[in-house]
Amino acid sequence: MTQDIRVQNAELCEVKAIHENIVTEVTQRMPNQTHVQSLSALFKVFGDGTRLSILWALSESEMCVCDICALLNLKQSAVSHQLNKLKMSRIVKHRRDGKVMFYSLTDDHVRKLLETGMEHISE
Amino acid sequence: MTQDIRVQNAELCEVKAIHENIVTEVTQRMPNQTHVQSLSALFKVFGDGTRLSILWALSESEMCVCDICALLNLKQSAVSHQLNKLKMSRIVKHRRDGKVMFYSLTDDHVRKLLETGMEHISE
DNA sequence: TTATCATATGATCATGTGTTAATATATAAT
DNA sequence: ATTATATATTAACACATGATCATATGATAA
Repeated sequence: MTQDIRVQNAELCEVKAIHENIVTEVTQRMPNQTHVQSLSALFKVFGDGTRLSILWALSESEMCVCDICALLNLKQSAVSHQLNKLKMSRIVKHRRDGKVMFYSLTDDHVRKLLETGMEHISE
Repeated sequence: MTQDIRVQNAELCEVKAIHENIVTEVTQRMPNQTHVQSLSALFKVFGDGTRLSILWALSESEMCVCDICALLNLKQSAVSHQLNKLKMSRIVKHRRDGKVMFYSLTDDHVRKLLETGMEHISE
């Protein structure tokens, strides 16, 4: 089966694999495309300075939109748009208290990702 | 000092912080902007399906461009472009063997980031 | 109700990004 | 030298993205 896919690729592609054994082996260990897509989508959310700052802030404390604006010196609209993206990705959750919306991280995975990334940076 | 920055932000911003104590506290715990920028740049590189697939493949084995093309069914040019970005970000390294270029991960941080991310996805 | 405050949303615009085709380079083989 | 092979590079294009402005919503206060 895996063999068939590789052969098929070789036809579609202008290049044919040189090291068939490696390709075959790695093919078997690759996660399925859905997983790769979800994962890259997750990383993409982290891949913007504004969003990353917001996430870092929220990893320290629950905050309202207003406070995030003041903290990061950003326009309310910009913050709101980014928070919406984070909400869509289920990375942050929110609760309302009167007129104020409080945002916080949905789980600790985010914190761990931030830390792991930071380790890479500061080596 | 931190206080001054906050006040300054409040002036530039159309919104004034509601919870001053939170803003002050989080401000002190925020990493500097350079770090945030580097980190978001790193995540951005991971935030593309093609690059992420390549990275995953390389986390399993050193591979040449040709093999990556066959494995992921991508045009040689597309792979080469993405490998260049990964090279620029110092995430992958390469060695030449005759006409063939072999790519591999520069260090194990990448592997760890992939794993940490995957944990988040598959919960 | 009306006014005000905190936040959300929609449209627009400039900029960034990934893919492709065409071409260039670099190495090896004939 | 010529040819073939593996990879890199350049330019072009379609598309996505983030910030901004204007405006809408939703909740409280007067």
